[in-house]
Amino acid sequence: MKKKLSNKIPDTILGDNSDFFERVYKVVRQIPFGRVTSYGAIARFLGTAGSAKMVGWAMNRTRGCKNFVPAHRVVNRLGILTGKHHFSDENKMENLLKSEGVEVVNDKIINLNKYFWDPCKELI
DNA sequence: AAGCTGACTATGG
DNA sequence: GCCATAGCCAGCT
Repeated sequence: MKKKLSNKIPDTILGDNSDFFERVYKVVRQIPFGRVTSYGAIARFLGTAGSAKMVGWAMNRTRGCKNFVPAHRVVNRLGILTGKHHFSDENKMENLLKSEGVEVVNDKIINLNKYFWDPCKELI
């Protein structure tokens, strides 16, 4: 059995767990190709507006998880790729976004409004 | 059990 | 528009 990232989240995490993180992942997986959202938007959608940081923390936990979570589509409210450092390669996040047609310059998404996907509005 | 931390945000100077 | 501060909440030590 592979080592789990924490003592709390089992390998089956994204399946039958009702943790805060699990809800985050569920939302993040809904982000369409070529669209992005922010930590705060996800937190707000989950009803815990103040725990935007936890959303980012949750992304951290997705590393090594077998379930794919498009963490690269989650940026901060300004469209800055604040989480790039947490990827295997620093440029991975930017490259992934670019490969999805998102304009990224200087670690920042241009025309964020054009790509922004708000779960509160789109995920009814 | 208590305190620290963080891939955030809002606000004020 | 940039820097400092404070609030936030859940996981981690």
